[in-house]
Amino acid sequence: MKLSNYPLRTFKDAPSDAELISHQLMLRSGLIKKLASGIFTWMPFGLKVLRKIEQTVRKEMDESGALEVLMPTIQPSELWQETERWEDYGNLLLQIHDRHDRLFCYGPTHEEVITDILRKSVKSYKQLPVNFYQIQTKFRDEIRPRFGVMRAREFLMKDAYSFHLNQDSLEEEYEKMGQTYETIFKKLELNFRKVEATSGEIGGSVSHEFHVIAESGEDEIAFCDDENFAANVETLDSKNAPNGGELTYARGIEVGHIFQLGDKYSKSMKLDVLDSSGKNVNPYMGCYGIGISRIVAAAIEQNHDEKGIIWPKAISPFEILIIVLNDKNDSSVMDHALKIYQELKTDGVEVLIDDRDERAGVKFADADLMGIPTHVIVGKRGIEQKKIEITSRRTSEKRDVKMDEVIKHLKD
RNA sequence: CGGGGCGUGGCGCAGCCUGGUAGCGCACUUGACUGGGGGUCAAGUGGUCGCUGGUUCAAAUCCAGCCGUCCCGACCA
Repeated sequence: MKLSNYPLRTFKDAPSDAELISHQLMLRSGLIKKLASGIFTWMPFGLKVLRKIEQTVRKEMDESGALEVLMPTIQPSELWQETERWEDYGNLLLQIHDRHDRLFCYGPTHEEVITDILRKSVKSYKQLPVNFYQIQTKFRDEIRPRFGVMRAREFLMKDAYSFHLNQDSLEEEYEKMGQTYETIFKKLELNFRKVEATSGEIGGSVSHEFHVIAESGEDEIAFCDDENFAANVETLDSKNAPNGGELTYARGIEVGHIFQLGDKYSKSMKLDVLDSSGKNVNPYMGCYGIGISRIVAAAIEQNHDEKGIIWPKAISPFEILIIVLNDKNDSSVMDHALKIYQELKTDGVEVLIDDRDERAGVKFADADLMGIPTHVIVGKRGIEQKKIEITSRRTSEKRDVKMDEVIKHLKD
């Protein structure tokens, strides 16, 4: 992509209503635009990041054997009456009336819908276990939205729901999902911890959260790496780890949560299947969430400096940024830059070229703000010496390489 | 929902107390010079001062109500 074709620009000043550094940087670099409190548009570069996270999650979920579906965002209130969650959720539900005055809500989660699907289509134990997931926009009318996409009302979430004949099968899938989450957050290059947690409104008994470690996190977690123990402090009633080990405390951003729900939903919604002895049983259920859009903010909280964002390679909107400098009076500079750009594109590299008519300072400042991992600097000065500079956004490490060896170096 | 801010060109702010021509920085447009870390000079574009009502000869400014938005607390990926 050519920056000269991109009409948006960056900002030196963040809007005064942005408090968190990730929120400020997302607005300054034009990743998102606020429409209303807790409701954001994902602009082109922000959307690229979102899609990368989504793809990573999708790939690992598919790998785990889960099946992707897409459920409706709008849900009839009657389903929620069955589980008595219409009252429990209360004002968190964004309520909608259709033209016939039938009451709906914009889905904040989908236990009821998926359970309804199962009771209409699954009758035999032979159809279990099964795990359905979706990546979808949710709406929760939060009491207080804050910190940009970190706690938005409208947000993108991966939610998965598994159904099992018995507790053993549920526990097996729960473990598998835990492993899948570990893989996902490692691939996203996040510093995270899996912790014991409470279950909240969703219900059920066992649950674990996945927290990205960050000063700005809304939760406090405690862990003891020696004992391989970690928990949300909400769940702790002791100052020590189970075997007496010393706890380390940190703040965390909850980006994933897995639950064993048991038969709460299958019972209240009368989902039953025949087991091998011909007896009706209520399946056991698990649910597994990942806050896709929240991860964008969490990743920035963990990867930035005073100049801007420093994207992990796995989620950067582009792999390489070519910065063209001082090309006004020497068309060979742009020619060389475009040649590199084309070759990279042909090789399937996601490359952005700053071919705008801007001064060096502006381009460097924007490059640092946008945080693409690798910068390739093509300028008059280098071209005259048949050299091109490659720098790392994260380490600032610079190396001059011969002009005709650039592609080779970039592929290493 | 309780407590506290804030609403003035796209962004950051001043002006309000003490009513009388709407201002600054950034950004944007044009030109010249410049050209490897947000450059200089010159000339410009852009604002029903959140909304409604009230007071007044006159309201961004005073009063009332409403709306929006942010922060602190109770809830959540």
